[in-house]
Amino acid sequence: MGNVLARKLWNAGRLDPEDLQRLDEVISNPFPVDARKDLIQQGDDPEHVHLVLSGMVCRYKLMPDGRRAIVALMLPGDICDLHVAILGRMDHNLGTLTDCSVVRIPRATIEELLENHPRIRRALFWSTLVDEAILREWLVNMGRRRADKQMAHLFCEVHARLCAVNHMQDALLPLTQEELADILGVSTVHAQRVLSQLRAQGLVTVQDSRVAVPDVERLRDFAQFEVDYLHLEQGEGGRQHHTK
Amino acid sequence: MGNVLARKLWNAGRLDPEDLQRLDEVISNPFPVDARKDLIQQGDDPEHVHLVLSGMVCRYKLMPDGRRAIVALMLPGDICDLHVAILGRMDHNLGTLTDCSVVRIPRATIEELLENHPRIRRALFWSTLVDEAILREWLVNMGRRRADKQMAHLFCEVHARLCAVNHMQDALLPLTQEELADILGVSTVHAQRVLSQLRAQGLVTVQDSRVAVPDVERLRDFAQFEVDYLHLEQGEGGRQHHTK
DNA sequence: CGCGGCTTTGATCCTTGTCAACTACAGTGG
DNA sequence: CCACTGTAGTTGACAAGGATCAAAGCCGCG
Repeated sequence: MGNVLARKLWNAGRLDPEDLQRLDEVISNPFPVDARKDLIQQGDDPEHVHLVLSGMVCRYKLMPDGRRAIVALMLPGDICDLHVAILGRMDHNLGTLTDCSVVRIPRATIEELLENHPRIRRALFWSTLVDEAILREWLVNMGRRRADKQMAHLFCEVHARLCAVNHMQDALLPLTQEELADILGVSTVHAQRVLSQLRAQGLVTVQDSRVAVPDVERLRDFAQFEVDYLHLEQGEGGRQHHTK
Repeated sequence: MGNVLARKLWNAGRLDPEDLQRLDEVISNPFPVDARKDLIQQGDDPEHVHLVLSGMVCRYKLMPDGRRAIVALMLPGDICDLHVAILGRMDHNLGTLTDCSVVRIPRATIEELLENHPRIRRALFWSTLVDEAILREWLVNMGRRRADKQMAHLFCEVHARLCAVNHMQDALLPLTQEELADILGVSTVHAQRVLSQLRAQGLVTVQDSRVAVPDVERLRDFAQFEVDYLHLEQGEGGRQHHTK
């Protein structure tokens, strides 16, 4: 249970002590990255994969007209770009949203893990499939929910995912409204309006660009949030247990 | 090169003859399924995985209000639900759009392939990552493109994917307008308007509910379609080669 | 003090949703 | 052969969510 990666992969199924030890070895030399820096860019064919230890990283594409579409958020314990180990070429960019602590894992190490450590391999496969499930939910969220529900849903997801890796103390969303808009696919102005509406309803609170959720259950009701898709078998995904 | 699965996985990298033979063994007892039938439903924890040999299958979620959100299309050669082999529980439904020919592969067989056949394992991982890339593109498509470009983009993608498995003779999209709307996340009425607009511009033609593309390049220009994300290394993804 | 970035608010326009009527066509039973 | 039904496609009118443009407020920082 020593590191975030192990804690995250824990959801995928049992890992043996030797697996955990191997994971500890892999996570060495973390280094800090400032907010709003690119880790890698579209077209790169880099030699390593990134693991987030702390902070928040996003996957984004740039549109021909210059707009930015954020298509995924990576939280502590998330591996950003297993792709490159298999697919080779990046078809999108990776950038930090906040100050982060990141570990670079050489491609060869990933290959070796996949080759020789069945349980870790399975766990990595699992995490890829969960990423896919999240993407599906985002797609539904974006396609058929109005912006207010959509935003609330996003907050619920980030909350649950942070809880699952024991980082609930992290600011829920340390984002500018522009970043929020780039995630939701709406204009900044509209993101602003929707956010202040949620605030007015008491569903979220904001302090220096940080969103906090006073009552998760209420927000979940509003957003019609179902944790299922995160596949957090063991953890409770942030449900407020033992309340009262 | 005997079967669609092999042809599809070919893109992932070399497979040895023994791999191909193993894949041939796996693809046995194909059976037909009528259009608009469910293969599996949300919550199921089924004992096998589905491979499409012909026809078109979709992955969809049902919203609380009864609307349907189609989040993926599976074409010949696509494995529909590798998830269940790893994640166990389905968080969505799988249904046919057209008459299909489908193969059921037992979960245990998948496990065995992943365990003992490194190249096949890698290829399956690859196909999962490509699915994810497609999902990201859909997300961008849905979030920031207007319905006309979005629809054109969808047509381009299906065209390219069909070409990649040598099924260009298939009707591009044998869909009702309701199904089209469920994919794009718009109302049927709007889907109708947009489709007839594309038709009026000569970008697509329609004959008994089948969409055809007279000039792929022109449609791609209109949709700002970039094949990259499909990761079709070897094939040309349907680019009209040798034209004049 | 002034500048630049982010937030907030207002006014207007456009894309898309909703409601509703109408057409076309295939299947069914008389 | 013809009414009767159901389903899918088509079209119009209107409403609403969200985009865009513009301006003003806030705040940290040199």
